[in-house]
Amino acid sequence: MPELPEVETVRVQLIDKVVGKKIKGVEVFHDKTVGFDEDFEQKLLGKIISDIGRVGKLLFFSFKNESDLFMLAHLKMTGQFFYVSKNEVVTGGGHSMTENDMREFPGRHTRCAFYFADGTSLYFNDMRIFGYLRLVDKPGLETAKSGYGPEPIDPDFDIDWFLQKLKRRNTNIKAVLLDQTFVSGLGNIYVDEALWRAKVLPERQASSLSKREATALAVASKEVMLESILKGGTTFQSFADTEGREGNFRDYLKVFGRQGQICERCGGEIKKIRVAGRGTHFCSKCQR
DNA sequence: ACTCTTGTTAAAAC
DNA sequence: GGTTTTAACAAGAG
Repeated sequence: MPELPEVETVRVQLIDKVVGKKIKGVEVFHDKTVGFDEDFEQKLLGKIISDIGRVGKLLFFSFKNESDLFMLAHLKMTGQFFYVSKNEVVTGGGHSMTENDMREFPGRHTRCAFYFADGTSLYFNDMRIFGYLRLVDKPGLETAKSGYGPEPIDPDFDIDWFLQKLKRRNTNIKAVLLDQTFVSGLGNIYVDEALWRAKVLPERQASSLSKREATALAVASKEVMLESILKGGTTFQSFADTEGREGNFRDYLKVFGRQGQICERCGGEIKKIRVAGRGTHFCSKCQR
């Protein structure tokens, strides 16, 4: 389940692997993935990838000498980009891949393939078909980007603004942190982790947080995501990087998936409940 | 057969 | 208009 750290991991790897490459062929295996754009392949033929940006969990590809064409890419829950270098025998290694996927690309869940002029290729796999690839013009890119709030990892993230906004939100803090139009990048895993670090219960009303708690939460959100990026993200059920490897931050999770275990900070029991419609993990003793 | 998993969004309620 | 809640989406794991 890719959140900001996982998407950033993919972005950095993709930049290293496909920027500067010319698209020689495109194959769409599932129309919904490309928004039923019948010209998807044709629009990309001959284009050279010049950069890959990110806002929140959304990636956007730019192309050389094309100021009005961009490809948005959202992994949603099970989207994965796999890069295959030429002549490489793909045996795969990610535990999330089915045996079919491990044997060859394209595999059962491959929704789109990009073939480059140098013989390498990039596959977009997405088991549940929630993810998408979309071609947009410059205004379309701006519209997409405008829907995202600031990222806690941004050096310019304004904690005072964060404090003031929280006071006006009339729902639980978990739902607020999951709202990408408010702050972007956090998903179910990192929200639970940030709340644990800040010692705040997920069901607390956002407006009830003290200045100290809200500040701790902003700092915790930033730190947990930055630390995860350094570990290549978290693999819980399905995340894999561009080579099919898992992320290594899973070992550093303090509450997510640890229901029934003991909190390493206070010895309390980690519980799992449902908040904001999501499985929610927290320490029943040291989070308040 | 049934429940659970989650990022985003549409729709409806307020 | 902004906020909030809920369901829907899809497919697999258990």
